[in-house]
Amino acid sequence: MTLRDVARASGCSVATVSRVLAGTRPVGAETARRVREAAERLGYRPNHAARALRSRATGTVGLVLPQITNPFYPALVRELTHALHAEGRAVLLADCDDDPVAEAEYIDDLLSRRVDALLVIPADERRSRDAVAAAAARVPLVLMDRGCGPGIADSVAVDNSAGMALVLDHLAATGRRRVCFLGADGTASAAAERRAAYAAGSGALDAAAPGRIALGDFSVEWGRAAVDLVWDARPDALVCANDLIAVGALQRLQQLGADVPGDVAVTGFDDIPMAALSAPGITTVRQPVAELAAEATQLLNRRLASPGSEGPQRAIRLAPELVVRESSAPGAGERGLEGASTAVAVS
Amino acid sequence: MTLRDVARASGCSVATVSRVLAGTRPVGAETARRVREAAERLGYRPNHAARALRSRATGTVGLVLPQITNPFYPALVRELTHALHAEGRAVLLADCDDDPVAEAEYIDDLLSRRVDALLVIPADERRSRDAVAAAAARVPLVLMDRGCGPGIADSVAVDNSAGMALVLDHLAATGRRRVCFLGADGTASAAAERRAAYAAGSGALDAAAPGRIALGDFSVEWGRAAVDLVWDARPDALVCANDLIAVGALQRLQQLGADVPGDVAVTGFDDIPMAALSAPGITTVRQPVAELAAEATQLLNRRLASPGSEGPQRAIRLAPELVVRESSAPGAGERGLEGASTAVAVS
DNA sequence: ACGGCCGTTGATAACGTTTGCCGAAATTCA
DNA sequence: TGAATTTCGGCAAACGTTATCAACGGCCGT
Repeated sequence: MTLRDVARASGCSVATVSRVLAGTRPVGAETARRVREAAERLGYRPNHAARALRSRATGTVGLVLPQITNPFYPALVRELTHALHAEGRAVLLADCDDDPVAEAEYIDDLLSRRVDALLVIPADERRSRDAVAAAAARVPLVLMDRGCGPGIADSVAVDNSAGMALVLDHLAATGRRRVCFLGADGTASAAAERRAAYAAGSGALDAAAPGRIALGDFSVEWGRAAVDLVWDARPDALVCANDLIAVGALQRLQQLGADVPGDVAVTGFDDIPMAALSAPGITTVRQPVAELAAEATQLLNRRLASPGSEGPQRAIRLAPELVVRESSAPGAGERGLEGASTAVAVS
Repeated sequence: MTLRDVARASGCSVATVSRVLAGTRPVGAETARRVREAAERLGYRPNHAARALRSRATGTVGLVLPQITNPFYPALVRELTHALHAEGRAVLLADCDDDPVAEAEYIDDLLSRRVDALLVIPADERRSRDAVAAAAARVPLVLMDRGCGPGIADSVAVDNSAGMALVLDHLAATGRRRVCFLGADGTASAAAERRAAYAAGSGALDAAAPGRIALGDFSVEWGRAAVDLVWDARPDALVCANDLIAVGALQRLQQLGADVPGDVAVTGFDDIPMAALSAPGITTVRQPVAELAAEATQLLNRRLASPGSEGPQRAIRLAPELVVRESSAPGAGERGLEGASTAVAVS
């Protein structure tokens, strides 16, 4: 089951067998045939551990994520693993449970397992920085989805500003005028960028819109709570910073008896599976998951190709796509001008 | 950065350094201290590749699943990775996209990467069997969630019969009498067992209930379609074989204008995140995910401890828990005895 | 006081590959 | 035809560990 056995069986040396199997150097046609035949017959399987030891490359990539149970990530993980497997690499998975300390430990463990490269979705913009920077100095590393401070490593993410602009344009085009933003605070890039893009773009609808915001976190619970905070402003559209917030908002609105989209439109971000399955379906911004994965692996390959970490860092932003569903369908006929929609007391 | 360096720095031999760092054999207190100090000072990180080559164990477990985007699996993956990492193992992830052929390839790749063991959720009851059986002959292997024919390997899964019994008892206790089953066909264990358990248990509510079933697959789309197939029977409860079917059924019922739970109760299975977030929340059977993961790793450890594959195969079934939500709340007052609930035409 | 035993350490041979180097044969060119 | 060049294959040295074996103390028992 080792190279020696194949060599013996095919009547040549281990070196030759290695060469024909790895295709690293040309070898005689007849010899190659004999070797391949013998390898096949003996069911030879190369030993990755030995190969890794000798050639100092494991063919393995570490994937570190904050929370696999965050409904946006499974699709991303799927695309990443497929893209990497297609190149013959295997994926070591680490879920750090939103804890930067655990994240640092996992990164350390992956490095000592000699991964060729790392894909990291940092758990925290600030507190992940040191560990990520240290890791980036040792192996090629690509940040995904969230940032981690400037100049740390290559990164791939959706263009949050463009996505938010798509939402605001859509709402403007369908006659919404009193817009509120249900977002997330903190320095995480997705939160900050979407927040900023709303602030920048919503003024076009209504000069007061940039001020009508409520900030919490990226959760359903916050979505529910946030509705109550902005309901006094009698909005005709709630722009949510992600789909979970939108789901929560929708639930609270239904509790309040508000008609969606008749009285108020709701939009999300990410296009998690639940956005399509909620009733009504949630208008949202779809991240180009497959393309994000492809860009990330391509970035890794570029770094892996050139031994030293040559070339400037790249920050790739991919344009998202607006997915219009029922939650933002234009209201039938006149849209409420000034609180014409049914006022409902907060319970 | 290698054992040699640490040996030189601490003034002893590589053998001694290896021993103190691996703790494999007792070593003098003073020497141990010096070695540890030197290792710390030099920032020594053991080379897993070399270790794997020499000791023929990689400290790595392969996790093969059919579809990471299936909303039930992220939570399971999370618990499994945490349990394994806690034991110092790393997890190689493979998503085979519900394709038994790809599954076989991934298993092969993981084996040639010398994983110490495999955790497999088989993609197909029949077509996964050969690859899984072959793998089980080479390394310890635990099947999870779904079966793969008898006598293949150790397995861990929820007790589907017990779960279905919980649902039926609950519906009986809350006065439901005309029950229908929206299930999945095929030989997959979850589908078959839940089907069988419904058939066995529903007779207690109504002699005709075991006959009122509609079989499709485990999808939201099927849930929507299935409602129309059973609606003529004027059910007061729809028992769904998993939560996705329940979500679909709920959507269709709302389209039809049926009141849930007033006219008809809906129950699911698995307790995926969406079950809690749907409106109304779906009564469902929660799988003990953390315990499933713990049992699986324990099974692996048992096999890894004894070199040969000693001991009989174990098939562990864990009892699930009923989670009652709004979708099955008892109706206010009298429950319809004989189609007294509002009849709604199928659109 | 001497032989044997235990506890501790060092040399050294693997583990299965890849790869640099070298020789032999085959081929080309003058 | 002789020399230069290529092609092909083998030898052997790594890669960084762990495991085996022997050696060297010191300690105890008689």
